[in-house]
Amino acid sequence: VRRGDLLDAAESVLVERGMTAFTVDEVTVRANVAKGTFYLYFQSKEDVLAALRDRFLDGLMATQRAELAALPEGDWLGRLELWMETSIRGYLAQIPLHDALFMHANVEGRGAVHPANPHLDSLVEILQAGSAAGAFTVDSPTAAAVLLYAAMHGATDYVIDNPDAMPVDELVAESRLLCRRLASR
Amino acid sequence: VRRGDLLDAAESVLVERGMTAFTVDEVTVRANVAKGTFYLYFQSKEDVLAALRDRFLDGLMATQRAELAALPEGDWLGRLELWMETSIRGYLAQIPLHDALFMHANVEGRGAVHPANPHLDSLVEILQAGSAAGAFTVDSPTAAAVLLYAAMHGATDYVIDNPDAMPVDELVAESRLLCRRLASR
DNA sequence: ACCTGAACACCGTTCAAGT
DNA sequence: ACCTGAACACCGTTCAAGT
Repeated sequence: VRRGDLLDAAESVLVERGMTAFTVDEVTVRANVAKGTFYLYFQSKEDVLAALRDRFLDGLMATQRAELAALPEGDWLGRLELWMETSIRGYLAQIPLHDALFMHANVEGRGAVHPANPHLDSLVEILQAGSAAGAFTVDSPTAAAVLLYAAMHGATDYVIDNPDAMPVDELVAESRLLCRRLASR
Repeated sequence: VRRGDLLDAAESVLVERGMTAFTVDEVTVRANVAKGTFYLYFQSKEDVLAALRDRFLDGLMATQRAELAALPEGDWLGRLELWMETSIRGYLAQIPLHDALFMHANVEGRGAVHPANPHLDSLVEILQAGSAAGAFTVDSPTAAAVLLYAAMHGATDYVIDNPDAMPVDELVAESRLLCRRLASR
């Protein structure tokens, strides 16, 4: 209830003002509560940022699951390509939030590739299942997934920072090529 | 002179105490100067962090250039593989510094893939020259470079965070496989 | 010309008091 | 039980005074 208001206020502050201007004071003012109330619902400033990241990824993955489910049963290459493309486009669809959440990730012990990252896990599953089915030729599905995930995330950050130097479509096309090279022939 | 002392002090604070404990006060105490002296040589706290990043990358690239120069003239695949491997191992050789500098990169407007990044540029050059020579089959050497760079950097961060879940050698082997798939056949 | 360190401004967090 | 907001602690940055 009140927690949801604070989360919404935090997201709007982050999107409109950016990470530098993201203060607990600003969040509570926008949620119409006293500064101290914030600490009844969140342990710290980092805590609310982590909650925002979780909410962002949950939404992205829900969309992604629906799109992946529409593909034919054994189309592993299609799954891999779709995972890459919807991830990139999903991040780019919410640049300000993604930017604030992941680019200036001033959170202790968390890089772009989070230790416990369900989004990464979903890519691992595709690569493991696809390999077992003989669709991919990789030595380590996990290592390949980490590489592809990092490629996706980092390259997306790059495009966000350099929209003129690198069109999204060019990046997506090259990521498709990369995926096709993992396919068994 | 004095600037170098402050840089060294900043690096030792960062490596020994981490980003959270990294305060201008701590740096100046360790360099045996007054707090205000810091601002005679650096514009801000972010400024000294950027200087440390530059120094770190300069050292890595110097080593890398030497190793690459030892390869036969037209061995583009070897160059690509070596670039990936020496980058990963070079980062891992200085985990505490790399970790503090790039993982919790709480710097405005800078992700793992920096807008003006000479390290990335060196990979772009390899891919462009190799493509021109017919060694690689890629649509966009730049996009492929951004993807490979992001894969390398992000996957390295992952290994740093999860040393038990993913051995370095497994990651390097898979990165070699990825490189070989870019080779023309 | 270079250095000092007290002072200022800002912000995350706490807690005694209120309803 | 939940909320308030003044107070505290900490740290980046500045600047008048010193050598």
